[in-house]
Parts: sequence; C-alpha cells; structure tokens
Amino acid sequence: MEKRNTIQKRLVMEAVTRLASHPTADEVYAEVVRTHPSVSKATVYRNLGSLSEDGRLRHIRMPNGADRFDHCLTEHRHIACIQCGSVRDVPVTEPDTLDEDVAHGTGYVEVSHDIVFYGVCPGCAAFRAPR
Amino acid sequence: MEKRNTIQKRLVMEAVTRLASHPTADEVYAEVVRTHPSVSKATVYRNLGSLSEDGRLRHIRMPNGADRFDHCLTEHRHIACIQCGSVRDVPVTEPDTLDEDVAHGTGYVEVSHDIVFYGVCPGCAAFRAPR
DNA sequence: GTGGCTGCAAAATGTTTGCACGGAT
DNA sequence: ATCCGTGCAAACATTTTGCAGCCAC
Repeated sequence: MEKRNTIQKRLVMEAVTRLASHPTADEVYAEVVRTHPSVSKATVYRNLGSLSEDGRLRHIRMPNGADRFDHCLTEHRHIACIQCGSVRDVPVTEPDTLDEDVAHGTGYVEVSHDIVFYGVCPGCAAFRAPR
Repeated sequence: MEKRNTIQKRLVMEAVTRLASHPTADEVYAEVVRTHPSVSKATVYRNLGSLSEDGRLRHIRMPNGADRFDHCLTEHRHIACIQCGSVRDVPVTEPDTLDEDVAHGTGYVEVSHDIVFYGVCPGCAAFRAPR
C-alpha cells in the first residue's frame, strides 16, 4: 500500500526533468538507459504512471502519437508542430467555465477536458516559405 | 488519382451512419463483416481514412482509446463517459478565437485544436450514487 | 520479513504496410 | 490495358501484464 521510493523512480523523474521538453515514454527510457542499462522499459512506464498519479509529473495524452510527460506542474496547454513534431507550452486561453458549461449542458458530472493545439512552428514555417 | 466508389467504401459509410454513435474502426469492421464477411479490416481502415479525407466522415481522435468516426459533419465536440466509455455529442462552447489567440501568442501558423471532454454520464452517475 | 517493485518477455491494442491479384474505368 | 482498391498477413507503435525473484521499508 505504501509507495516506495526506488532508484528507478528517481531516475525516471530526473530524466523527465532533464529532458524538460515533454519527452515520450520511449525518450525517457532511452535517457534512463544511457546511465543505467539494466532498467527495463516496463519499469519506466510503470514509474511514469505512478509519478503522474502522485501529481509529480503531468501525463499529456497526445491524440496522435505517443503520450508525453511534463515535469512542469503549472497549468498550461501544449501545441505540437505538425511539421517537425516538436511540442511546446502554451498558456491556458480557453475560459475556465468550459467544463461547467458542458456539465450543465449535458448532465454529466466531474467534467474535464483535454485540449491540444496543432500548427506549424515559426521555424518550420520559415523553412516552408522562405522569403 | 481518381477515387473510386467501391462497394466496400459504401459499406463502410453505411456502417458508420447506421451505428450513428461514434463507432471505433473495429466496431465499423464488425458491422461490415456481419453482412460481408470477406471484407478485411485493412480495407475498413483505408476507407475510413479515405472518407475522412474527403470530408464525408469526421475522424475523432480520442486521446485515450481507439479513434472514432462520426457521420455527423456539423461542428461539435464529444464527451466520453469515463465509466462506461460511451461517447455523445456536445455543442461547441469554447470561443472561436481560441486558435487565433494561440497563434498570436506563439507565432505558430495554421493553428487548430482537438478538444475532448470527459465526465460521468447521468446513467453511470445514478448507478454510482443511487438515491 | 514481506509485499511492493523490478526485469524480462509476451500479450494486448490500434493502426499501417507490402504484395499480388482482381475489377472498374 | 491500366492502375486503384482489395484481402491477407505481417509489421509497427505504444502500452500493459504475468511471473518469479529482489530489495526497500
């Protein structure tokens, strides 16, 4: 019942923090294995889940590719470049009554939402349409 | 270059329409196979993709489980019950300047977004907390 | 000491792809 | 005659799980 603080868990946490920019589980695994080759991918997945559950990481579900994990716990959104796949932070801009409105409109309770933005990042846009 | 209108494509289209409520690719496949056992799952996937591309179906990317397909083309959102997994429609409530705002804030271009709501549907809520 | 955590491999899930063939144009 | 769309199976990508042993508590 008690959650343990294992070396592996710390390694996963550190990897996500070090990679900073929303790594996928696979990227976290690669980072951990670099210094600790014996750690298995299942353990990385399990610890990512555990840490997210504990609120120490944020689990970002990407509607397309692999899910990502964020060490930054402040409320924010993400935008993925449809060209290069990079992901960066975006401040929250949708009204905070959104869930409430939907709850009232539908009769659902405990309403939350996932929102992910897509677009072409400045770098890719420049490359696509140079001068 | 020319897209053909095959029996399989029509079957897929009809299945999505008949199932009405946001079937997954697998559910569409099951529905098609019931009457036409020789149709392969790959064909269903390919036709779902083709029809979505043509705007005849809407491809709903679910951040969690399998993607779903919607025969209803009018702009709307979806809410999934975290208890029973059912999905129903929700009118758009977020401001239509959302993408614009993010574009201005980030410098990204061609900004769009996916948004999916989660909650407990009235039925499941009643079951969970009767009386 | 013991039960959660790990490593390994295998399974599960969801989707895509290579290939040869058959049918629509 | 083309060549697109199909069926089949296998590949692929991501994540989960079963199990025996280990190690943090």
